[in-house]
Amino acid sequence: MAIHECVQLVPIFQELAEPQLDTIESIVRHHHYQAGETIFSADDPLDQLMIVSAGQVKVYQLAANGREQLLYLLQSGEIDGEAALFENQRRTSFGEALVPTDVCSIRREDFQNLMQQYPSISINVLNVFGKRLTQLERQTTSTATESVEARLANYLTETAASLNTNTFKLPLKKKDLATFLGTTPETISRKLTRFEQLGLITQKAGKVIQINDADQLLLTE
Amino acid sequence: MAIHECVQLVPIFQELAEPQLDTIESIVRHHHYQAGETIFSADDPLDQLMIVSAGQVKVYQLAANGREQLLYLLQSGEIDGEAALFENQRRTSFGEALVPTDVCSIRREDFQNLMQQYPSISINVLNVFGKRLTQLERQTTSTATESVEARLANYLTETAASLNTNTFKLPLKKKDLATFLGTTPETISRKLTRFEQLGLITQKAGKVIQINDADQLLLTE
DNA sequence: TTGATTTCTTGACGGCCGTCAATTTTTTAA
DNA sequence: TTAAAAAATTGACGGCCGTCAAGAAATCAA
Repeated sequence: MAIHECVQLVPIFQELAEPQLDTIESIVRHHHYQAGETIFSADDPLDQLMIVSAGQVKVYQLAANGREQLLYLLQSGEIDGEAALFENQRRTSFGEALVPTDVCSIRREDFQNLMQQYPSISINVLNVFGKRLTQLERQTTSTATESVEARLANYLTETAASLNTNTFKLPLKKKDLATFLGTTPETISRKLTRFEQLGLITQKAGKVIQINDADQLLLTE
Repeated sequence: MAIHECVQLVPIFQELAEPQLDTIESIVRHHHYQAGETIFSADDPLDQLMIVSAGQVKVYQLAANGREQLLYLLQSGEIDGEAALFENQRRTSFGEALVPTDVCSIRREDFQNLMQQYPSISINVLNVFGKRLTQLERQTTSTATESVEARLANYLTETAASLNTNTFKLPLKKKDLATFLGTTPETISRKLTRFEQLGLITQKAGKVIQINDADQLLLTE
């Protein structure tokens, strides 16, 4: 079994050498979760940085009215717990394993020491946060100003682009996709059917979508 | 005139001593903008960190359909240009002075050097980003899942809480408030009238709002 | 495989809120 | 102060999309 199983694949530790990775490994705690299991909940004290070393984690929030919002779908190598950097901060989001998942955690104090010792780590974390901020800004703008149809069209073309193929399997159930896009499963069904009737996409078995005309899809309003 | 006029009040430079502030001052460029003037636009190369030293800056984004979204209302001491930390990143947001405003800018390369030299700076920037992420996460959840009425009620009570008073002047025109909350000026007018009819608030001259029952206001759905 | 459970789809209905337009109020500038 | 411009209010209307419900399809467990 690899010693640095989780630590060595994480982008934020990229520049570090072997002995430093050993140090980190010694203060990291490993956890395993089954699909569907809760990794952290809103009332947990927020005192750890989480690193997803294998699997996928849904991170979502509850609104005042009880509806939930999927914020991130963390992949292997991604981190969560940005607010873990401050004192007296409480978590407002929930984490749930989407598939069997391995997570490493580092206590806030330890991570703060690490950043003091190896400044490259904080620069790397800054990059992660910057990208996440940019993404969230776009998402906020999108949900606040665009129709569900436009948001779904965007999601489909972006997913296709990131996978570099026109035919792909939706990585989420419709219910999760709905809470991500700020809509309902019913509406997603209807919109996909409509896209298909317009010839813009083709729906195949097992959540597989084929995009026929990405340009036209994006013109949907 | 104070030498460190802009640098010394910025939280991210807090721990630094006089000689270090001198260094920073020497690489900072100062700008002044009139109310309504554009500070940066979407196609500007994103190669500077902006520091608002006096005044207020509206930061907003354009959606694909042309509608705009107000993301931040930067106050004195706040920064913008998080993505300035990466290479090859293009700006997607616009900045506009809301009142006469002073801004300092630091070139990306200089700022990266500063962070290398003084690690406390990157820790401070991390704190700023963390808070902004938390705020954006809540905003995304709110616009995606709650009604306009609930969002407006939230905005009013939060503004009152942050100002520590029940009577305050709206810091934005209704049009800007609308693009912040993801709605229209007309709807805001109607909702405020409705709140007043319910006895929850009182509207006074000059955009002044008095909150009569914050608890009941938050129960609005 | 087979039944049980979850997920998805489709229809009907209604409310929230965006749009357009006209009037009133406030702000701005000379 | 006064006229012009900008902002805000109010009404009418309609469409998007959320909700509820029922049936179909897919997934899962044994």
